[in-house]
Amino acid sequence: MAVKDALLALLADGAQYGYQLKSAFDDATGAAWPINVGQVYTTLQRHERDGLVEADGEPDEDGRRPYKLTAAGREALAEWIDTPIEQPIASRDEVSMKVLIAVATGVAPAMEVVSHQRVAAMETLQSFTALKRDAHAEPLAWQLHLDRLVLAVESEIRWLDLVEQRLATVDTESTASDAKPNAQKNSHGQRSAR
Amino acid sequence: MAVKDALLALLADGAQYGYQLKSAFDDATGAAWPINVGQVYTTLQRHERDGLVEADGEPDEDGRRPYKLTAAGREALAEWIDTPIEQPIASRDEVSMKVLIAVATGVAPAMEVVSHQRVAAMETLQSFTALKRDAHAEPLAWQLHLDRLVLAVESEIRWLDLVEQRLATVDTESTASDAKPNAQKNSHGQRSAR
DNA sequence: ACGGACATGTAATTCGTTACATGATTTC
DNA sequence: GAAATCATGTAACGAATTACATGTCCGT
Repeated sequence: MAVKDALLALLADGAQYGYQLKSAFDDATGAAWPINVGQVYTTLQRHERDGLVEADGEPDEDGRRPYKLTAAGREALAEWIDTPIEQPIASRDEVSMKVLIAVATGVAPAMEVVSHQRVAAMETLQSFTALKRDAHAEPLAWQLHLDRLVLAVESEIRWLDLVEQRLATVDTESTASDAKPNAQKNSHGQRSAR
Repeated sequence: MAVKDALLALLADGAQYGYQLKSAFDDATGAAWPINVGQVYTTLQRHERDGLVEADGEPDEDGRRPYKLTAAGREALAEWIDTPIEQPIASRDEVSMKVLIAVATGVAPAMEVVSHQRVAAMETLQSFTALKRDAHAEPLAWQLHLDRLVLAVESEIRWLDLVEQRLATVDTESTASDAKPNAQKNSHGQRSAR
């Protein structure tokens, strides 16, 4: 739900046919997100199907098939540009999901899952930082992308720290009253079979 | 690529049939990620196809169809648990993509896109913070989920700030030497037709 | 008698992604 | 003449999502 719109923008910006759109995309994003050319063509077809884009008939003498935006396409592009992207409250994050599942079930000690993930995230952070250090000659887009990655991983680490704290407090609280922190909540299933 | 594994974990933890897995998932995650029951069944089918899960024959007298993990399923689960989730360097972020496309093309003033997005992110942050404030009675999973969302939005805002800075410096630098900061790079297409 | 929770599924769509197949032109 | 780049596409898959269809059981 994004490459789609990027292609509209690149079309509006002067690119015309599939292969060209692919390299325009690489240039614009500093090749941050490798994209398969095939995807460009399928996306273009879908856009054509949806009336956002049109190619007049057959490929030209050079074997190229130039597309252009339709009015609807320009409208869709304008809407993408104007409408900020919102973080949905139900936003799916794999790390959160894994941690929450670990906390809720008995399949593994939640604390271990968290600390494993934390170690991995720290390593990732270091590798990204190293890349940033040597990226002064790289295109701006690539540098910005690296900045985004660093900030994202940092926020993941912060969250993992926070989870560790919360888990620690929950544990110490419950050892004073309840003895089974990680056991099944018994809130699902086991409802009077028959 | 996550609900999939979560279901394996819930199966290992005692849940057995589709509907039960659905509510176990809701409980475990504090209903942070609403999931359609249909998805549980289709996922279960795929798992069965892949030999990770098996149901003996037909539904029981109560119309239920209890599944259990196979050896391969337990292995897949163990691998999911042990292997930390890595942030791929090519990780696709819609906000980054939109901003980078705006910077690279002439479809819209990049600064405006950034500040629009920033306003939206600030609003989202406020709404999430408000939810957190009133969430003391909510399940731990839900609170942790909110924490994750807040940290994620904060890191988005930090990145947008950074982009604004970078864009400002690039602009002032280029006004001293080059006059066209936002124009097409001419690195794609226009390669000697014929 | 009705609604809601319990329980199972199918069909269809979307977007992203990969692997494959084909051929012309350019460059070394 | 071989390899890289340019250029087009198809087939198929994965995962998430939505909408729909069906039926039981329980409580009020």
